[in-house]
Amino acid sequence: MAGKILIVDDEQEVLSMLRRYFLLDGYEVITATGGQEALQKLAGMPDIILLDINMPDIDGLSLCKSIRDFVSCPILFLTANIEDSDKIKGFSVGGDDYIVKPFSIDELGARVSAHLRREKRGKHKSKVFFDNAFAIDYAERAVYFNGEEIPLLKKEFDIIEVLSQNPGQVFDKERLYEAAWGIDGLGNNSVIAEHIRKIRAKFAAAHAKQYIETVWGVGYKWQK
Amino acid sequence: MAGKILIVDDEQEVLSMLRRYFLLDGYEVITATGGQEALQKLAGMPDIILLDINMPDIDGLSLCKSIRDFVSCPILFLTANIEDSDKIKGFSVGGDDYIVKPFSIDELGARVSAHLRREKRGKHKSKVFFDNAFAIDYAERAVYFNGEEIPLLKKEFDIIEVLSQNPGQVFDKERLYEAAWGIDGLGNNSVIAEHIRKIRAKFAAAHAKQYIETVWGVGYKWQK
DNA sequence: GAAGTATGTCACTATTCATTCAAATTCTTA
DNA sequence: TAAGAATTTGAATGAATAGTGACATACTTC
Repeated sequence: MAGKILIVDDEQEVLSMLRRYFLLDGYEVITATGGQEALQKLAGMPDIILLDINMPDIDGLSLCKSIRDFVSCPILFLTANIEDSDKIKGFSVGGDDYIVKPFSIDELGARVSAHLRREKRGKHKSKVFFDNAFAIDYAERAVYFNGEEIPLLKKEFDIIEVLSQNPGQVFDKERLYEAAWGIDGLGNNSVIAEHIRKIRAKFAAAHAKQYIETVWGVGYKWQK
Repeated sequence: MAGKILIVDDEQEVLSMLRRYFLLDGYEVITATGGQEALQKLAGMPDIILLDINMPDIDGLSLCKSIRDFVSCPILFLTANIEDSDKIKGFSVGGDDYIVKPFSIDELGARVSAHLRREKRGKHKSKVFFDNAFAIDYAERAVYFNGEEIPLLKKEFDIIEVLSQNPGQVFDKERLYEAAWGIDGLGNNSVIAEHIRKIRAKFAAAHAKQYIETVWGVGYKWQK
């Protein structure tokens, strides 16, 4: 899940266009056609908000101001024209970013994901101990057993990352593939099996506990 | 405590927005709504000052000029429009940076913390030894091996700075670009690769250890 | 405990990504 | 503003890693 995005715009066309785009990118999308509706939809705890400035009931700037105290996620303004950007100047820095229409949808996508990445980075503490001896440092992309690093290749770490961040949760092969490879559509089942095998071999060589457990007929999980 | 920040702006909205943001980031925040008040608040010995240029009583530039002699901390200007930024260039009042509205609040935050980091570095010891022979002096922006300086170009040092200040941490190319270039959005990956190559060539020529390690499929990291 | 299905193993091939070099562009500074 | 320096780009190369398919082994159910 890329994240939950709340899009507020009074134009249905813009709204549905953006919805489609972000859905395809794997976001959960919530929409609102005006300020009032947006206020209600906030209950959904979005990770990021896209806010049109020109709206009939409440304009985006006021809305931003009034929710700022209890909403900490990034807020990106969509401004329809240059005059709006003047407004912003006067009003100044309520939001986290501004994008002037017409914008490239890909640029918008890039900025959204940049903001979410930054957000996530701040919250995430990087080194996690799973027991006295075994730790994973996600920033370093390294796995340690008794202080010794177990060297892993990229995909091996990708898999461990997904599993270990959801201990106990069973990933069937398709989900695991999607999570670690970033794309769905898994052709050959043994791709994953092969990597799992290599991981286990390395863990065994290091005398570390085998955290990856086979759930027969389903997939794999990280032992709690 | 991240530091003490004095924010001077005549617009209450801007002020409260910035206060909230920097409080969340762990700063101690002092605010002033005009030049006169700012002069009094200086007694609080801020570590950094954000100064709006357009203010009714004293404009930011004059204020900066008049306090520069007894205030050594960094001063960042907030300018509402482009003409102001020209003024600043010509004026040369001793400011350390200026940011043109509308700006992304994160960008402002990044610049503030960059200035403070630089400041801190200047006051404390700036030369760090990574082993007996290898040292980096961040204030001088110089790298030494066995007492000999390894001459580096600006961008080369920028990269080394980011990596070496987070040893062990893997930077993917986007993050590295963002950190060293100060902006996100990276089209062509080979910019970084090329600089890394040159750094390595210089290190090799000096017979120094290759501290920059490639993390295949991800990015680079500084060896601990 | 035999049959059937899911997973594990291995050697090999394909692919991806980092590096390199040369050349173009941008930035500095005199 | 021109010369020189620094940075960026693009294409070719090769090494590191990922994927494949055939076979072996293990688990499950009847």
